Amino acid sequence: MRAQSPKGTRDFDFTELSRRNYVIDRIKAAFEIFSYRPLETPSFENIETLMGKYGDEGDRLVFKILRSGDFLRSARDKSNPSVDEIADKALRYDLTVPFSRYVSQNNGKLTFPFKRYQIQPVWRADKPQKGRFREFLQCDADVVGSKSLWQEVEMLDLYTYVFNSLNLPIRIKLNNRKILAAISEVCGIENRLAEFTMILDKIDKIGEGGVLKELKEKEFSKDQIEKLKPAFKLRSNNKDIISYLNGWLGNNEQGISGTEEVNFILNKVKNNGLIDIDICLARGLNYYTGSIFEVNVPDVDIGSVGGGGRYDDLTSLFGLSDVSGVGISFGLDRIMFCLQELGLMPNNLQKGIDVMILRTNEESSEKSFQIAQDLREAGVLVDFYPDLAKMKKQFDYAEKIGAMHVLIYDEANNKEVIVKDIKAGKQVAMPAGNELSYFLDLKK
RNA sequence: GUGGUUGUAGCUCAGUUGGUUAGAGCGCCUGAUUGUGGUUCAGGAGGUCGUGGGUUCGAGACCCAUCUUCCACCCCA
Repeated sequence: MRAQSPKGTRDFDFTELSRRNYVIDRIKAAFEIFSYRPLETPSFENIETLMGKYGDEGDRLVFKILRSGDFLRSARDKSNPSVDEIADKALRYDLTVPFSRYVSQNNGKLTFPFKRYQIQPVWRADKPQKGRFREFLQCDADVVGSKSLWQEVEMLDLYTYVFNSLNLPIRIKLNNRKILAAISEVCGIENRLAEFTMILDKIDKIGEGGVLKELKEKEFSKDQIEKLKPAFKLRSNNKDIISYLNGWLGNNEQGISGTEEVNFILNKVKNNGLIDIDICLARGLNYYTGSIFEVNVPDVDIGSVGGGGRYDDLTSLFGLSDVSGVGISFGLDRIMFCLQELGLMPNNLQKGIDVMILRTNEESSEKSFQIAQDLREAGVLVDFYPDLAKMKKQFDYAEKIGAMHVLIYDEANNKEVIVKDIKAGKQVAMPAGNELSYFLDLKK
């Protein structure tokens, strides 16, 4: 049998993990500073909890888990059973939907507004490619139970805080689903909102011409497309966009509301120089109802490193209505990719050990091991070479595992302890027993 | 899901139009030399050429299938 990890999954070795933890620690620290509390949910949910929440494409990408037992026996058509006949559970696709399931389920116990952060893997049955995996880590912060726009402001500040602490230069796109709804109303295509916004969202990739072409292909009428055209022009600075929207959408209720929200948020965030209003931003998840965000690293071509928005009605799908929420997500793998691409990943993240105890001869073994025990007792990071191997081999090993020092004790050599600094190549000798205070001094 | 791409020692790769025992560098192991490694020298191990079929007198090289890698589309973190 061939050793092979599943497609789109990865193993993380010591080096890789130290980098991941560096980033995770910073994200986590920011979440805590902004007063979010951790939550973990199961890696799989009942299939009906997830299906229908992410759009048709999303449903296809949900990893379904086979029912246990002889599930085919009760299938109507055994050669072509339906999904719900063979699968009743599914792997987590994101963290937002399980969270809203949790909120609905624990409604009585929670104090609102309820803030939580969650750092866990999610799974998508996608084809892997650059910056895309089938298992990857998401880091989410959400707050539910308040309609206050200050929450949006806080979320954007949180983005700024995290990426600032990682020294990663970003731009944040800001839009509002109400504006998109208003545009569709003004253009008379409100019944095709999702379809239209999805196409509009591609403008950065395929350009204005590409969007126009696709709109035609999808049989939007000439008149409708003509009315939509101002949307393409709104790629300028935030102030101009807002004033244009005010004129264009006129007295459309949603338009006014959406524009006001965007304006409010922009005026309150700590660093609005990072934020671009982008009325083409749509985001695929169809549960967003108000503000939507997306974070990109302009210098790296890898898609977005984060996204989020307000969802007014997600919990009502689980029987709890009138609980509005805002959430943002950080894509750890893509953030890592950007940091590495831009040379922003610190290269001294791996912690080695303080000392490796080398072996000289059988007579000295007991005392050598005792030295290891005593040092560990005092909190020194110690490794003890298990075999009486050649010095060369032991030294090589010590260097590879990142030991700062080696310690050699030889009963035959006046019961002396020799401590050698591996990098400097210098060594000091001392009477056995003095090594403890020597290392404690070093650690100060 | 659609289209393309990749797969040769632990790692990075060579292997001309199909033709004898498949190579290199690095790494690894052994020995020598450095008081106790990092240098140098000598030697050595290690490959079902992704897998399974097929074409051929003969295939790592050609064909088919399958898996894997990476990429584009779709969609997304």
